[in-house]
Amino acid sequence: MGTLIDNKFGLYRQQLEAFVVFTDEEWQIFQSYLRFKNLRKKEHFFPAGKVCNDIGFMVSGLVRYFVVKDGNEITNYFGFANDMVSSYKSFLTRQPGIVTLEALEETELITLSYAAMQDLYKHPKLGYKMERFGRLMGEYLACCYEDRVLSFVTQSPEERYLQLLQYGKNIIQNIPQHYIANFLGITPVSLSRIRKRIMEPVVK
Amino acid sequence: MGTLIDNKFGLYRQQLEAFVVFTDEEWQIFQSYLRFKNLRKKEHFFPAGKVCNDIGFMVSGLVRYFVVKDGNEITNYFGFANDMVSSYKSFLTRQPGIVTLEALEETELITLSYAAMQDLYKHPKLGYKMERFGRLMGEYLACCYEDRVLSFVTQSPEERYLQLLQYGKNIIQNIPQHYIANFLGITPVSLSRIRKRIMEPVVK
DNA sequence: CTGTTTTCTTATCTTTTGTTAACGTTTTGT
DNA sequence: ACAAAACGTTAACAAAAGATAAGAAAACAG
Repeated sequence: MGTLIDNKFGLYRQQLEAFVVFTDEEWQIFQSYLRFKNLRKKEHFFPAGKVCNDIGFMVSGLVRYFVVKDGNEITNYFGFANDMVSSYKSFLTRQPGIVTLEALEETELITLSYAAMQDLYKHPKLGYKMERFGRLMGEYLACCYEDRVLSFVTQSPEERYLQLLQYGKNIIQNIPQHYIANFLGITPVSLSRIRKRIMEPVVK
Repeated sequence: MGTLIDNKFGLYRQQLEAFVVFTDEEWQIFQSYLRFKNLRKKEHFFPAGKVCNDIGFMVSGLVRYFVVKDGNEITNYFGFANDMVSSYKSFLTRQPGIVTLEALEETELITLSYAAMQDLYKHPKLGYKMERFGRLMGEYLACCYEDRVLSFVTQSPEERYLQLLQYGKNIIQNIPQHYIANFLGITPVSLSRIRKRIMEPVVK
């Protein structure tokens, strides 16, 4: 029984080792800080206005990030299986966040708290490796954002949509169009027009 | 004489300790990897198409980031004194970058090479702290980018410009408007119109 | 100092996007 | 199964932005 409990995160070890590979001993320590969390559809992983205390590693499901402006929800990002999800800036700065994370489907994730991270950074055996883990995570995110900023500066909404189709054709199948419109920085009506424009490419 | 040479980066120690504070011994090791670099106006710190091998810590001056699209330079970011500047994704991934960094004024920076970073990460005495240094740098950048992406998704060009005025009124004084227009994701002509709109706020 | 380049603005026209509302369809909750 | 809510498209109009060109002012180089 003890073995089973000790291994309850074992199935996801490889996923969590995306940035850093642990020895068995290190893994035992690391996984003792992990927790499971399940989100029902429409359930919020993390609400705006509070300090984000956990990062999540998505095992399955689909998450959207949104901010509220003038009473409207504006979707600015998505999380898929294997992604790290959190209101990262709030998590790091310990300031209330403005982003809400909401499950669009039944979602399963493994969570790691801020306090746990700090413990791990200071851990005599694991600290060095955890710092690296955190570094690679931050670097990875910065790279993703760098691309995303460039897409806004160098591409038209239509180009951004076409690129999204190329990259994530299957991925975005399950996501409502108006969320994707927000993600592209345009209105749902505008996206609908772009789609029409693309579908009938020629004809005089 | 030896003392002078050993201390040539001493004046900037505090700036470089923005993320992590070093002991004197650690600082001696760290600074041995640093180099000075001076850029004349219009000189490129790092050209697109090559792998970025250095990050720079700006002591003074002004740098713009740009990418070339359809033969036009599109400015997507700026670096100011005390900023870390680099084609970060290229630096990290060791792939050719698409961003060029160009000095807009006489610029002085302290550089740290990729090879040096890797050495430092592995350094028996400094590795732990350097990993933290790299982590905090990546995290900081990710936070900056998070804000920037949100500004594109939630704000109109006019709102973005107004916010830029609030934050960096003095900072952007020296930057040509058409670079700022690019930065905001619009054309120079459009920015000129926005400025006009803002200047004459009322009058029927 | 002088001629050239760069920068910013303005005007005109075209294209795109935002806004609002309507409509049919699909999904959802009960 | 049924009513309600959510979703995607379309239309009509207004607002904003892109493209291009022209001109004035400022910065720059020799």
